[in-house]
Amino acid sequence: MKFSKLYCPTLKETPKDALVASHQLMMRSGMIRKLAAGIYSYLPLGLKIMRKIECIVREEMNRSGAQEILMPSVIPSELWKETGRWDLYGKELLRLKDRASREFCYGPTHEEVITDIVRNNINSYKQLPMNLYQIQTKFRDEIRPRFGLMRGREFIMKDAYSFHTSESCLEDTFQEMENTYGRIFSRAGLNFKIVEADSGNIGGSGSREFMVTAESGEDAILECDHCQYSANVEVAEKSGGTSEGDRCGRCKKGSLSITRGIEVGHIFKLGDKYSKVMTATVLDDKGNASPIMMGCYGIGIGRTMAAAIEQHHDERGIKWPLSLAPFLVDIILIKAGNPEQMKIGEKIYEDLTKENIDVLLDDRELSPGIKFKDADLIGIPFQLIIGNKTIENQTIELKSRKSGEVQILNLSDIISTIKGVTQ
RNA sequence: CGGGGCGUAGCGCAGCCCGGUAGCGCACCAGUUUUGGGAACUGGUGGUCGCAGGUUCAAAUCCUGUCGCCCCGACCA
Repeated sequence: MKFSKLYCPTLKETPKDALVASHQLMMRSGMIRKLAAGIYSYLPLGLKIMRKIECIVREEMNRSGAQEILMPSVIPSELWKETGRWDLYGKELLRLKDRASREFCYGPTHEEVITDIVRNNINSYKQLPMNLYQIQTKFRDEIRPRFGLMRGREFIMKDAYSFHTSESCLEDTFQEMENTYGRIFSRAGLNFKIVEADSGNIGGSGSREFMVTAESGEDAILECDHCQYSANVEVAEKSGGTSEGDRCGRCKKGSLSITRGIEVGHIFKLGDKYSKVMTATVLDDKGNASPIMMGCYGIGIGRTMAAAIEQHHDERGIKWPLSLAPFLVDIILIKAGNPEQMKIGEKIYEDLTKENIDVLLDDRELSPGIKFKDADLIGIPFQLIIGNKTIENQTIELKSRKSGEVQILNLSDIISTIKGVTQ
């Protein structure tokens, strides 16, 4: 990609309504734009990173044996009335009417729809277990959307639902999902903690949240310095007033500390909560009908992107991990109008592209400062700088965004060096 | 929903108290000179001052209403 062709409206100044780093930097780097409170458009750069996260999620979900599907986002009210959630869910549920005044909602979550699919198309215990997931736009009419993609009303989520004939089978998949989530967030370059959590109004048990540690996180995590206990403060409070410095209620020995975190994933067991009321049953090997056991596993894709920025940025901009970076290398031409520089830049650009390395060529005829600032802001892991010294000495400068380290390389060594550092 | 704040050019803001030709910086367009960390000069484009009503000879400015956005709280896979 050539920068001159990339639609990437960067901002020199921080929009006044953006308070946290991820929101500010997504706006400034031209990744997203706001349409309404909690509702954003994704511009090319933002979408590209979103797709990278989705790709990691897909690979790991598929590897775990789950299968991808896509359900409708608009759901008839009947299904929600069947489980009682049409009345229980409250104002957070965006309700709509079609031309014939039939009631629908824009799905904030899909237990009803998936359970309906499964009850109509699964009869025997032999067809289970099964794990189905989708990556889809959700809408929750949050009381207070805030911090950009961190808590939006419209957002992209991966939601998975598993189906089993026994508790122990559900437990196996639950464990598998915990491992899968660990792989996903590790690949995305995130530091995270797994904590005990509340399953909220979705219902269920065995609830665990994946928390990316960040000062700006909306959740507080309690951790014991002695045993393995760690939990969202919300649950800890329900199980008997706990706060920082208190004795751990689990092991009775350690003391508790508080960290802040961003909830990027949540897994929990639904049991037969939905299958029972919606009569989703299968016949067991003795011919008896029993409700299907279910598990439910969510990942906020956009929130993961925001969390990655919260963990990887400095005063100049984003420092993407290699796995999420929109481009791995930015070739900066100090003077794009100079044909010699352009020629060298284009050659390296072509060579890197042949090696399947995603590279950006900043061919804009702007002063160098702007290009350096944009490269730092957008967070491309490596900058290759072509200037007069390149012409004079046949050397090129390679700068790491993360460490700031600068290497002077011979032109002939560029490709192999880049291949090495971007592995 | 309670409390607080803000809507003036694409972005950041001043002007409002005390009514009288709508401004500044950046961005954008043209030209010239520039090019290793957001260049310089010259010339230019762009705003029914969120919207509606009221007061007034006259409203960005005063009054009423309304919509939107942000923050704190309650809330929340």
